[in-house]
Amino acid sequence: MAGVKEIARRANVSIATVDRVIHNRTGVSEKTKSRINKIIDDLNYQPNLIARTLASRKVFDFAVLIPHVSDESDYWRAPLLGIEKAAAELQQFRINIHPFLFDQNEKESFIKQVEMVLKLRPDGVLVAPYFIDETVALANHCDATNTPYVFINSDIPDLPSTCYIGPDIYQSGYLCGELIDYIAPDPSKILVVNVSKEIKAPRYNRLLRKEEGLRSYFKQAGKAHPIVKTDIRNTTDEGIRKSLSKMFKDHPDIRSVFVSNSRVGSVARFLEESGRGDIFLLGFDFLEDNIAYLKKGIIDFLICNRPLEQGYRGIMSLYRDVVVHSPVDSQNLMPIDIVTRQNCNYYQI
Amino acid sequence: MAGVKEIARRANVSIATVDRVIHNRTGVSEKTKSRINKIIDDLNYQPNLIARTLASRKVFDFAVLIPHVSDESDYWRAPLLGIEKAAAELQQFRINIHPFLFDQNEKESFIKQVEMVLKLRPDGVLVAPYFIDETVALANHCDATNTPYVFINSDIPDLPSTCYIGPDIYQSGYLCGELIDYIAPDPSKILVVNVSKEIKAPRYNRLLRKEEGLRSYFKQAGKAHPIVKTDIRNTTDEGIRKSLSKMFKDHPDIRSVFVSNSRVGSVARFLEESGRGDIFLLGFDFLEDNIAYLKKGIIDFLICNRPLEQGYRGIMSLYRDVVVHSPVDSQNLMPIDIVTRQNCNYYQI
DNA sequence: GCTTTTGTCGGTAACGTACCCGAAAAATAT
DNA sequence: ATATTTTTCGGGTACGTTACCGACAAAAGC
Repeated sequence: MAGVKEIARRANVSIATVDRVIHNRTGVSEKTKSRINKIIDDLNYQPNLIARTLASRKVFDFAVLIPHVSDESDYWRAPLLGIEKAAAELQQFRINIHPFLFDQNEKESFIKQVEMVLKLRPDGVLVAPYFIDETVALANHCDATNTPYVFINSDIPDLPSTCYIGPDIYQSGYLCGELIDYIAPDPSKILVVNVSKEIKAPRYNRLLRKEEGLRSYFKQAGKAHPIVKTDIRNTTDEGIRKSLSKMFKDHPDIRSVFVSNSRVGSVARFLEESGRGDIFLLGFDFLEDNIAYLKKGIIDFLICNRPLEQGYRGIMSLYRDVVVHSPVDSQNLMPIDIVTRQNCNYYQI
Repeated sequence: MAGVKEIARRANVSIATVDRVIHNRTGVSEKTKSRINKIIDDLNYQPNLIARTLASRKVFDFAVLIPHVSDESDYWRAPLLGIEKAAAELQQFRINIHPFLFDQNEKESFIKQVEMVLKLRPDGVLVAPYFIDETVALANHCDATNTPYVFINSDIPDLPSTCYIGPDIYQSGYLCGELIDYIAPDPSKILVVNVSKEIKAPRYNRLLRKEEGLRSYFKQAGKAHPIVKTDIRNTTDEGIRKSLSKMFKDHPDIRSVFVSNSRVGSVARFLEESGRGDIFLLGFDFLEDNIAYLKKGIIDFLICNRPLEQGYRGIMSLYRDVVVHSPVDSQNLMPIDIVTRQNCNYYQI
């Protein structure tokens, strides 16, 4: 493995000059620069990352902008663990991870955290884009300062982000359509349940994207399952109970229930309490509450996307882009795992 | 972050002396050694891996002892990819991976490769223990020379290996029992199919361990499914066809077929050709042949264990043990993924 | 008494890269 | 012509660790 020393010897210049063209800094004539570049190409020079990290006094700061972990957003426990795992591995490489946690129901808290992020002037940003307009503003700031940013869990495709880490949301809805069709064939009635304080911006809303995917399956397969839906903005168990009671009163022939996010546990609680345990129920995320109902047989399927792995890969993508300068795939689509009562004991988040 | 320099300053010795006690080499009096060790503890000193790798001229050689990839052992393509992925990442750390590929049906070829491995005098060994006695011999050699070794894909529990990377084989058979019971309830007849040239050594044989797991499910659940079985030692498609024809003639009431390894594709071929596509069929491994029949609906479930990930983790475990000296879990059980027609497009090996 | 061995320790050159500082050379101004 | 600026480059030190070489004493052998 040839290094700068060998390049300098061949080019008949000093190491410092080689170093200058490698980092394309000023102070090298065009002539010698091209001469050195040719030698670099010829030797297929790969800088020694070990030596580089040791010599470089640069410290890298990565900002992480995700919801804080609460009862309602228990999902984010796993990505945070993955982020911490990556942080531990990269600590030796002078990488500091700064988490900025916001309330996924409070736009203001997101805006506030964004301000803190910008004040930090990080070398990379990992962000869960819950609030589209505000995330776009952040992204524009990053683009202006040439700071790479990675989206996790859901995407904003038109932005020139470094990459997206997460599931193909549309496809995961589509998969749920297939599963329902598999278990409860034509023409049983399906209830779609969206539980979220804020349900709008159809283009980028995770929940609505999944619903789209679900519906598109039945359209493409030419199936005539009737689909009814309810958007529940009062996200307490009481609010869910109330809303679902009404739905089942209006539609007693519902055979399957699709919950577009991790709140499927609360829906399961309602179904159990109202003696509807035999209804086919599926939803998202490997959370304690959900697993309990999965084991009881109230929930039939959980769709999961390895959230810990997402957090880990998110940080690693930033690292590869910022530090290693190796190309990263702009899409890092996670597998869509089907977790059932049978295999849930062996699932790894 | 304090380093050797700081330790030396506090102990009032040179860094050379500190280095000697860190690597517990000779040449340090007990008194100063304990003094330095105390300071090391107090400071919670963590050696800088970057600097260590740069300064150390040591090159590490890891031997990988797995079956070569063939039509019959297509499974091993993925672990090899994972191993190569790890090799690429660790190349910067002066780690060389040496694959030694053997024929899983030829004990002699395994013995020959073991000899080559021993000649290399590697710093670590990753081995798929297909031949138990011969693997034990290798392990004894390793123990004698203090060379760590990792088992991949299947385990030999009594040996003091560094760790095992792979599924809980017994549990994956148990899971299959649950799945069969779920789809084809009591008391439908089940056929167990073992396809392998060598079927013995019940204690460590993957196939028989899975069969045990399957049977134990029905025993524990108190189900009365009749189970018949066939061991197919002529592993050609023709041999499989012949054996299964006989089984189905003797037992026309078979409702489910469990194939204990990746040869489920060949079984599917037989079922399709003999017009038995409606029989519930499940087996192992995400291989092209199998996926094709999964999509056709001949195979109902494939059980997979992220073989690429296994190879990757195997090498990484060796690295952590040998180079980083960080503790590694003695068991690294992979998740037991259920792959169906619905989610197979999104599976990542 | 001497030499030789053994036990302790310090000094220091690497490892491959980053980057500061100052010098030489070239270009421009006076 | 000289003085001044600008461009171009090399020397050298640092990063934190490894590991070799040798210094110096005390202990052992003659």
